[in-house]
Amino acid sequence: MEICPSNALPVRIGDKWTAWVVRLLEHGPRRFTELRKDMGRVTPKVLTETLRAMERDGMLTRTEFDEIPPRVEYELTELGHSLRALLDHTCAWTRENLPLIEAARRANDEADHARTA
Amino acid sequence: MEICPSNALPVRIGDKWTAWVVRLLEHGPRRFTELRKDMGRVTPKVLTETLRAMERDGMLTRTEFDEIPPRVEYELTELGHSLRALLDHTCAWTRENLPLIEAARRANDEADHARTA
DNA sequence: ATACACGGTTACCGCAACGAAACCGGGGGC
DNA sequence: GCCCCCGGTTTCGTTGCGGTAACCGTGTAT
Repeated sequence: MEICPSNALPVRIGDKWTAWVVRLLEHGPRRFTELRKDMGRVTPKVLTETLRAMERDGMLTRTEFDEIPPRVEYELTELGHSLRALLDHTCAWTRENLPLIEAARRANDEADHARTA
Repeated sequence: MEICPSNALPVRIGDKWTAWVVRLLEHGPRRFTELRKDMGRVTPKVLTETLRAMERDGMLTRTEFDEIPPRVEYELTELGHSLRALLDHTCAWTRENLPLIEAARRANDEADHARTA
């Protein structure tokens, strides 16, 4: 259920969950509970915060339907969709370079251990 | 002395100063004090942290010269240089879309005020 | 003796992000 | 009466990023 390896490293778009939301909405609107289920462990509080921030910035729209049980749909705006290309570049870069970063980390860790020992 | 408008909004590469360092190093190695002067208000502590993290991830190298006064040069590795393209995309996206984001924020703020009043 | 240059380190602190757990209201089903 | 659904809210606590201010060692210049 990984959206992109970018979650593991120093390159990030927006805050922790924004990119994930963009990915989940890129093929059409979805509702709160669907998003919640499809994202790793997000608490409703944090998901609400993320969605409200994105709405405020014009990345998505929030639509309430007068139904029982309640239904609320989140849908990317054009601005939100425009993030996809950027996200693609980021993911591509990460897929190419994450191994190098991890190798560098391992090498530096070893050097540190050698110095400490 | 702005590197890219990305500092003002929810799209960011790495932590607060990483992109800036990449920009300052893209045309060759520089030393600690030079970086410090050219970046907005960075404290030495935070700059050290940023540089150490980037070094650990293989983005740049740190070279000490045995001179008086001390000289230390930071230089991008190939991995560090590969960030430039990503940075360019991010800056381009931001330049194109920041006005839209700001417009959305203003619109939402007005709506909030109207509701509160 | 004092000050300055370089490249930092150390101790402390505030804020925002993130998370865990409980709770809410309006309805429906058993 | 009880629990479930949905879409949240509320409270509390933790973590981590970033910032402030002071200090450090080594050497050189005045």
